[in-house]
Amino acid sequence: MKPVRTRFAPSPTGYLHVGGIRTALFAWLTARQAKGKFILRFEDTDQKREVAGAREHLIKSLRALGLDYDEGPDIGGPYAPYVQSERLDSYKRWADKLIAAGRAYADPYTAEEVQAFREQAQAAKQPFLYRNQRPDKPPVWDGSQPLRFKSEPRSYEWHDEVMGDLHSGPEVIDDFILIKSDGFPTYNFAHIVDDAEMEISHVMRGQEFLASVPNYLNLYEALGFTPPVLATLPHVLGPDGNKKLSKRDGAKDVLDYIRDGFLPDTLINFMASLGWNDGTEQEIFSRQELIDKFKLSHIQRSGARFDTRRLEWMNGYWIRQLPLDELFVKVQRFWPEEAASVSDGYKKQVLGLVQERLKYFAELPELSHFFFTDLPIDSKLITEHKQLKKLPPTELRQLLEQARDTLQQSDFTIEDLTTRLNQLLEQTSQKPAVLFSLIRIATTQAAASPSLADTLAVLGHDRSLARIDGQLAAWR
RNA sequence: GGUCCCGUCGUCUAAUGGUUAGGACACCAGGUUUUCAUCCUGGCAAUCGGAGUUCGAUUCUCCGCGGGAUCACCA
Repeated sequence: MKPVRTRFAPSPTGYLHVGGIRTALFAWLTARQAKGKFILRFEDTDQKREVAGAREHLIKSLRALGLDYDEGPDIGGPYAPYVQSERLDSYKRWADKLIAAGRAYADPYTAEEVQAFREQAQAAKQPFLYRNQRPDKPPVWDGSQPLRFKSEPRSYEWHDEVMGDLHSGPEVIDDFILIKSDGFPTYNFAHIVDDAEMEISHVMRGQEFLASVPNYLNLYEALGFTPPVLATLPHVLGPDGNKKLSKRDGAKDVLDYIRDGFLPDTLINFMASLGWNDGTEQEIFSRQELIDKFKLSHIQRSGARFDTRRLEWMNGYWIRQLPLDELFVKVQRFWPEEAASVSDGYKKQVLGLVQERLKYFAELPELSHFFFTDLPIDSKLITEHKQLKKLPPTELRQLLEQARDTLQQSDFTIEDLTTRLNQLLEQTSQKPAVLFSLIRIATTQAAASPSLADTLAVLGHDRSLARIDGQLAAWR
């Protein structure tokens, strides 16, 4: 069997969203599972669309997710160069072979003339086929005209690893352009030459290319190439509609997810399970499990909708699995500003309390703020609290004063705080919902926090009591 | 419009001729002596429609319907 070599071949026209990088993931998984090679190649044959910085950005995205490649533009490899604009001589060589074999010819028409043919066909309610206008005696190709493939229309039946057995009739085969009048090849030609020269074994791509496959098969035959294994991936759809996920409707750059504190392992798990499963009810997969269990044939044939809530749930899950020290390292740059001068030990304690409610790291400041800084007193927290708003202010004040007196004597270990808080419940004969809410709000000025004893223990004696006093002062 | 692909809870999906159609996210309720969260328990909720094949169809066939892709000197 031929060694497995898969590739990811984006055009450097912008960033990658989850739909785009999922294609890379599936190619990567296929290569890693078979102990084969994963290759990065830039398809930059349309200079007009190239976006400055896009190459570096694409490389950064793959790196951030840990989708390492064995050969590529920046690292070279035995089939270099891995950039199409640097491979023009290859395309020229194969084009010459096709011309010599009578399978390619110069297109004598202007773009306007071709457009006129197209409109005629449309007016006649006929599908447009260029080959119906194929010139009898095309001029010698001098590079100034487009070079077209001279197709040999026929029916095809072929197998797609994802879609299954597919078929098409001769009516979809046409004389497409191989080399544009600017001297650059089209995608349709370049990728076939490159994949063959680079000995790519599996080609994964989005379903927008499905309709072109019969034409590719025709070209493979003309070039004498054996087609690679084909795998057509259904689109990832946008969250609200049935449309393909696109940048226009807000599909985020994968690097934005990394920046917001989504774990690479989450993104990998999420993208893989978006349209793929191993036939069981398993939802959570580690990177290694995916490498072991992945199968192209188990990819769903219909498009899958992108669901942010599921992504957040999954990220929360993976965050909770992390050992505290590891999480601490990853969370470094997400602390609120006020935490800058605080000791690592204190931050770790806070992180330990916050870990289970963190869905992504960018939430860290709002969840941990009050551990680092005295928030301004927000009277609404009490006046709008469903329990506390029922009590008269004087009673609230008395309760809080009692709490202060009790906590005053605590050594602020969790054990001691717990017993004293329980005693206080008995003394005041209050419900926890009232008493603890009151103390929490006084000490955190936040609507929610980790459990009260834990929170107070981390805040410590002085800070806790100062905040209670602050709350009491505000009532005078 | 032609051609091609697809169609199970709101969402991601499991099961494939025989199950009370399963799980997960989300949502709702209860429990873990307070909130948020975690965890546990329970609940809501689906086979696009119609024929046919069959003792029996989510599953196989056909016809509809719906969604998507494509018909560029873009990839």
